[in-house]
Amino acid sequence: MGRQCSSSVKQQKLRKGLWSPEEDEKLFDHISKFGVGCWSSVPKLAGLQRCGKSCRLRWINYLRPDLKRGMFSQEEEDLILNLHEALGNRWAQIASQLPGRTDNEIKNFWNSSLKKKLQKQGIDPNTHKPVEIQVKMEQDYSEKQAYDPIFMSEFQESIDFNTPSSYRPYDPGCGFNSMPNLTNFDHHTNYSDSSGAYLMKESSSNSSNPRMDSKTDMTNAFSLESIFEFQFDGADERSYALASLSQELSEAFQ
DNA sequence: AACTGTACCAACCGCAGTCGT
DNA sequence: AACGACTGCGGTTGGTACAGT
Repeated sequence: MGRQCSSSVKQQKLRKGLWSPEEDEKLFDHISKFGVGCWSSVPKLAGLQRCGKSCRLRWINYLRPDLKRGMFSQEEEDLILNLHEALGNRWAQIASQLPGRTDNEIKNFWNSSLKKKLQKQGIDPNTHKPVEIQVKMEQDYSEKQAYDPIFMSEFQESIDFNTPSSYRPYDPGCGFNSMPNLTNFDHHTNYSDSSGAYLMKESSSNSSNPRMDSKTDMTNAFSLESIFEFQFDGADERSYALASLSQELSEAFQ
């Protein structure tokens, strides 16, 4: 479906797979001389049998002079964990906070290393919550759902699964309620002041459109400052809220 | 030495958003 | 408004290296 390496390069035999040193050199020379412009014209101008998309990727992930190569430091690892908890699989957003690292690199590091590390520690890598609490919450929730149709209808009303955002606010103190979509939140919303309100993050696997538009929603409306304000100031309250929710649901069911 | 399983990573693919016409 | 070209993003795949048997 996608317009894979389409357009200007008309059915020319395009190379795929690993880049040779010669190709790298050609691309590097071209970008060094003319800078990053229109990627679709780069292959022709640089004398490469590649599509523009491939050139772009090669430049961004490998040739860019400002890339930091090598192992991730403990600080970087911690930052990735924190950012992933706040942002989910928005690798480009995460990468923008780690100078010299690419989204692809971070994604690979996450999938090959960090994810497993968390799992070993009994933490769900999607939610960053301990697995026991997660399981308990799911059990409680499905039991409550099965036995209490009013609870279910209130819950469904409170959450519009068609909204583009994969983050939905939840206030455990008042039950499920309708809070404004995050994209409408004030730039400086302080989550630690909102009665323990925290974000309930949908797992990307059951979202019909896991890609919230990061450019419009996250960048513009949900600044990094507010994320970190939430991340650090609200962390304890969120854990507390999680435990409260679990307890609340258990009690409600009993 | 040969085979198999696993981890890692570069690159590809498909989709969605943006921009120009 | 509609369309096509282009760009950027996240998920996935395929190749390679390495460890274990």
